[in-house]
Amino acid sequence: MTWQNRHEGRPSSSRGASNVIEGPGGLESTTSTEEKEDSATSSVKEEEEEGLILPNMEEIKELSEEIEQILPSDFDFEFEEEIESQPYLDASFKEELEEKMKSSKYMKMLSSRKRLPAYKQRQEIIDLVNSNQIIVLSGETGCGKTTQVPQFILDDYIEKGKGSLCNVVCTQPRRISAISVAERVADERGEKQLEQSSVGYSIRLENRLPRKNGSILFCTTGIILRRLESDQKLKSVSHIIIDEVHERDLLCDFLMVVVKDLVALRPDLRVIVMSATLNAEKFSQYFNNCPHINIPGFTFPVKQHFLEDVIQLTKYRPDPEPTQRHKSKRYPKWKKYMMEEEEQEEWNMKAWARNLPTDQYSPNTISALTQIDTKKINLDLVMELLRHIVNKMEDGAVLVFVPGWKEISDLNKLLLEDSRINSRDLRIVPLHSLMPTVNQRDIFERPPAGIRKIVIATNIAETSITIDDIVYVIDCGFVKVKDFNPEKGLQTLESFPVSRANAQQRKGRAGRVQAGHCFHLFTSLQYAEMKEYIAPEILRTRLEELCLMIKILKLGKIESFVNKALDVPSAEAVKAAIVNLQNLQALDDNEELLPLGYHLARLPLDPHTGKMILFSAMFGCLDPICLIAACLNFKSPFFTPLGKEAQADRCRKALAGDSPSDHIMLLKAFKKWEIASRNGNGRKFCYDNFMSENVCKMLMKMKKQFAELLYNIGFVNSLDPRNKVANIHSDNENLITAVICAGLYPNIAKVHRVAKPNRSTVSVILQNGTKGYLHKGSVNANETYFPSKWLIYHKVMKTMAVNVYDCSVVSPYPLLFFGGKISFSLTNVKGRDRECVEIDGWIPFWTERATYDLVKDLRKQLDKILEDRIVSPRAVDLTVSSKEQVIINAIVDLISKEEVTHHDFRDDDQWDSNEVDY
DNA sequence: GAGCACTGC
Repeated sequence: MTWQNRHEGRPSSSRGASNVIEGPGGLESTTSTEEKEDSATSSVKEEEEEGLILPNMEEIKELSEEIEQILPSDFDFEFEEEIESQPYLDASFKEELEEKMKSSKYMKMLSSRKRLPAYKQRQEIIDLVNSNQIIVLSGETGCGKTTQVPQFILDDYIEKGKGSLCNVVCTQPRRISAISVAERVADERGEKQLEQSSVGYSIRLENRLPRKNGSILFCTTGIILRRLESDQKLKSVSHIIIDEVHERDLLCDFLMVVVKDLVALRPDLRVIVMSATLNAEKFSQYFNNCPHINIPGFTFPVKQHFLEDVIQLTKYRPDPEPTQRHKSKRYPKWKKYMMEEEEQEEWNMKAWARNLPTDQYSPNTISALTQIDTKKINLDLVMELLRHIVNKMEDGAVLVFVPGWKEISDLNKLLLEDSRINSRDLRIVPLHSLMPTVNQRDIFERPPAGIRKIVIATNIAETSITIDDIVYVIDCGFVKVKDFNPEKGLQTLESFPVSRANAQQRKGRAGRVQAGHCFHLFTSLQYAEMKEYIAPEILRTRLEELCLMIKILKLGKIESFVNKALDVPSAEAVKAAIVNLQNLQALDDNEELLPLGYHLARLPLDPHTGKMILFSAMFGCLDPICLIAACLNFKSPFFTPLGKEAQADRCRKALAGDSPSDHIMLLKAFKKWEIASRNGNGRKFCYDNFMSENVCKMLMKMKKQFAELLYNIGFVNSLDPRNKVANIHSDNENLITAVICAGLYPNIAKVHRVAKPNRSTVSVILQNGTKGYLHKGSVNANETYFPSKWLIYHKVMKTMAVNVYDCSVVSPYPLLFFGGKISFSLTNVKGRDRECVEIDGWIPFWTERATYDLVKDLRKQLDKILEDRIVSPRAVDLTVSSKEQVIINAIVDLISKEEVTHHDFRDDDQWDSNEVDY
């Protein structure tokens, strides 16, 4: 894929205000690992495009086969095998290494490696590893710890003539880093060829494995945890390096508990825990005060400027009446602490400002500091600073860290409209995981002379995306943090002040290739007093999947395992997860795995979407449900270019047609993409419809993986997600929605108030009574008609308000057959008793007693059949009639033929009573 | 009352 054909047929408007946002969908470049796919999917075959909902097997078989070739077909790396000394290999590895020393290329590489700080402590590190089972090794980015330490260990073994005994596994938190580090190390070792290489990587759905003995494997943390299922002692591993532990992600914290216990069972296993310098002692203490070695950093010097310096530099004066257009709210968190504590803090700040040395800070600066509100993000000040950098400071790209979409959008507007900056001289790059720019190459390109690149980014630029030519970093001082409230069962996403770790990491982004500057928009006083770290993920997230992992790896009681973690989650959070799993029939009262739980624990999905795909196999709609599951768990293929939000929404609405469902909309869009791909227009289709082709391809691979896993469990007869028997109902929208309901229940929202044309969005009530809204990105967000007021959803999150992110309208039968407990009652409505079936006591349907009895009887039989099939999985041929199948077919029939009357819900009164008849 | 970031045989 070259630069030119990324622009096929589309003129690039690199003149004028060169904001990179262009065209309907923006452009997307492919990463190196994806490149081969582009040629694979561009086969051309004449085929009529139908407005069908779901994939026609014949039509896309070809594409499927092509994708299949790309997939890793097998895992021939046998973790189960214990390492055995192989003298022949020992000798050959040693010879190979000695041979390399004669190569000028290798020696040149070696001499640059020797300049890394890590290399200077090579012997010390080797000795420490050899004489201790666990060590902590800390060092900043650029010191070479990740690339060098695994090689030190392996080469030391090889030199000592025991190379075959050394298999180093180094875990990485991100897929990208596993690949890029492996490639870098292979390069350093002069092993470009992939066969029998001493270096490899393994990430989900993609691996290049190294040779079996004498190797270094870089893998994601999730991969090693999965491998533990079949090899509890990691028998084939001699050294495990857990990298980036300071990031404290969930899987990494989990792995540390496992490894801490494992060392007792594997006295020969060596563990190296690698972290940033800050707080490294905490890890050493955790591993019983194990030795700790620190490697000093190696990046270019970055001058740190705090708020007082920025004000002095820019002569910024806080506007007593900030302009309305970008006046941002004080973040909700601060509202809670608006009392004495905060007043005290502000007073401290004023006292501190008045005591600043007057030879460095002018009276105006000091006065500004006493007026400025440091509890909210200040884009006025960011603009003042940008003007200063753009107009007065030397060339070099600028990276601005802001918390989220809104600030990226606001700052982008301010920059384009500013009278004191010539926007023609700027290349503004908004960077957010949901914007198309994350896949564009432009972000890494150096702009032409005289053009200043300004990247406005979220935390994505803190670790995931590294832009080398950044010289100036502006750290706005806030970051979005996900949290979880176990009492309300609600996930939240709010802005918080950054931690010192964030600040340091952001600063480091300015010194990658040359000396730089970092401007923090908080005072040095705040810096000195700020929290070292944001709370680790394990304290801020739902724990269902963690619990299932504990059980499948047979790590004992959930609570006692969790109590061994570096930071222990609250008892409420653990309890909430266990109760949820018990309600799902995944765990029994003793917290042991039930048959369903056993299947769910083996699927790389959250328990609800896992249940969904199990049901899809039993109800003959495997392919579409696997796609929806992949999308809900991984990411949506849709992105939104900055400034084209409404256009992207309309586009998805058009793709949905008359289906009141985000999930069905996805199927329709995907189907169209597959047809376009076959005609060689996949890329254009994605571009026109605000989709990411890379994500589509990834979803396709995941879908295939799910089918393979279901095949392994025994639920389907074929490895192909599209096999006919498992897709007999795959064009049945009603049934697909019912299976979604079976998986995602009890995530039901009730439509409370429909949208007013062109004004509001739909408001909903959740089961616990919480009021929320449909997220603007949902195809139902602006709906004025609903055929049923019940919506099934996967994700709800509280930001400024409670938002439901995806949903499908669900009719009564799926709720009755796949929902919670059903009961019959007489309800008094306006003085009249009415017969009513209720699901879990909150979803009522008016009906006669006889209907209730019939449904109840069918439901009982269905539950028995499903339970039996979960206990003894087998591929079901829905075309073959059996007594069981008659029941299932009857229910499928009822669901398929159900038509719900369209109710006009514009009459608000209707919502307050339960007058909706079915 | 519109979207921090990751991840899994």
